[in-house]
Amino acid sequence: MLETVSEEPETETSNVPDIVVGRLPLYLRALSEMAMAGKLFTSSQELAAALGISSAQIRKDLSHFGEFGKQGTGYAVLELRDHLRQILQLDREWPVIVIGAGHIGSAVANYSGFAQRGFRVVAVFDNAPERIGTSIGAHRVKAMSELGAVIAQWRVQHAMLTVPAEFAQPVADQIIVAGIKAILNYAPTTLAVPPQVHVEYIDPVLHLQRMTYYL
Amino acid sequence: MLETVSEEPETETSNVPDIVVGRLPLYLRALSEMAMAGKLFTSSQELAAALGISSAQIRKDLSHFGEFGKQGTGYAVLELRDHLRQILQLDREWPVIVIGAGHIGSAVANYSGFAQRGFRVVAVFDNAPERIGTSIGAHRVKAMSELGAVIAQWRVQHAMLTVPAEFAQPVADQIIVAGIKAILNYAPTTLAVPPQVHVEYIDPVLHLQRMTYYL
DNA sequence: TAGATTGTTAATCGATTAACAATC
DNA sequence: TAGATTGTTAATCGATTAACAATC
Repeated sequence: MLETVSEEPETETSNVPDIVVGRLPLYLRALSEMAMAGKLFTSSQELAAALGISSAQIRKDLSHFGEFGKQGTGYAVLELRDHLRQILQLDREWPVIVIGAGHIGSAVANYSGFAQRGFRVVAVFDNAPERIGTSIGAHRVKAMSELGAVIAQWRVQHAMLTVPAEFAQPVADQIIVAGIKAILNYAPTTLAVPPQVHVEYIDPVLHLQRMTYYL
Repeated sequence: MLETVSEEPETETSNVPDIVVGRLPLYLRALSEMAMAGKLFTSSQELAAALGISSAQIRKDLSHFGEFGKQGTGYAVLELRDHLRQILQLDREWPVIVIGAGHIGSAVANYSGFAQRGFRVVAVFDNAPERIGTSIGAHRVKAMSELGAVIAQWRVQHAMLTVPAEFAQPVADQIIVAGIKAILNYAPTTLAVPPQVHVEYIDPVLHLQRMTYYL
């Protein structure tokens, strides 16, 4: 069977460095703030000052995705914000599930900041019988046995993991099998996952410990 | 007045890169886990596999602080753990305050993971009259006017900031004046602080947004 | 036009990795 | 001894920055 040779095989990974992608949400956050404040234009210098990084880095980062500015004028705030939303695929709402209905899970499920910035918590799960069926804000805690149905219903790809450290790996394995592709892990442990699954970590203690070195 | 010329003037900043210091708590976490599991020895290779980084990097990082291993044998788990605790100044307990008694502040104040790893929440503050005096776990929410007294009493240097984004900067200014030297900021905004103050950030939405790019 | 700021190039800077002698 | 693993060197890799022509 004959096939056209494409210049960018669809299996090739993007050539934008992860570290650059990692800064885009920071730019988006600053631009959203400016937009809310009614600001019409900004510059790489102004963004840099607000974020504590260099203006050259901002211009270089953006140049991976196109030309969004005008010489002498800078960037139109709303326009650049919307470009970043598109690049990050944040021009739509994404469903997220929370696994673990303890202290952290409850706080996370109730945090209004997710909805405001493109993510909607559609369900909270736990495997403790005494928690299943109880209310957490607007959510009723579901049993892990309902995981597959919920993921299928909402086409969920994101999960936040707020279970005790010793359960993080087995639970991660379980939700990956069920179709989750992006895990935000609040448990203080490193996860082993297949290459097509993305993991990010939140461990506040690590941050405190880092700063303590300098005191 | 004659003074001995010291080879390391006390004003000189350490020559260990921040990025290396940032990984030490990760190593400490892995070693503490191994210690709890009763493991006596480990190697840079084993640590690397557990953390998903290279063994060369672990050996290089540790070499900034001394020689902790033995050829052919690796590292004694308890010994290396204790060395890292010393290096990070985690061989003692540090008092921490929480500013903001909302959802996140409450979850943070109740999170047992801090005490287990060297940090004790000694007080929770808020400036809303209806919150002052209410209970959050074992804590009674204090007014911001008591900030100075509490910081002096416990010699607090660490604060976790869990106030709404628009108040983060003014509250940060306030606690810095009161003597805080390390801020863990949960508000989704960048803080401007004097150079002797350290800031680390936690914004779960940024992590979700980063992963969304790759979906 | 004069001033400001972009996008990009090339240089610099710093971090990671491979490799291996030393040695337990 | 043979096998394993360290600490360190040098090479590689990648990220950041300075500088500036282009141009709004």
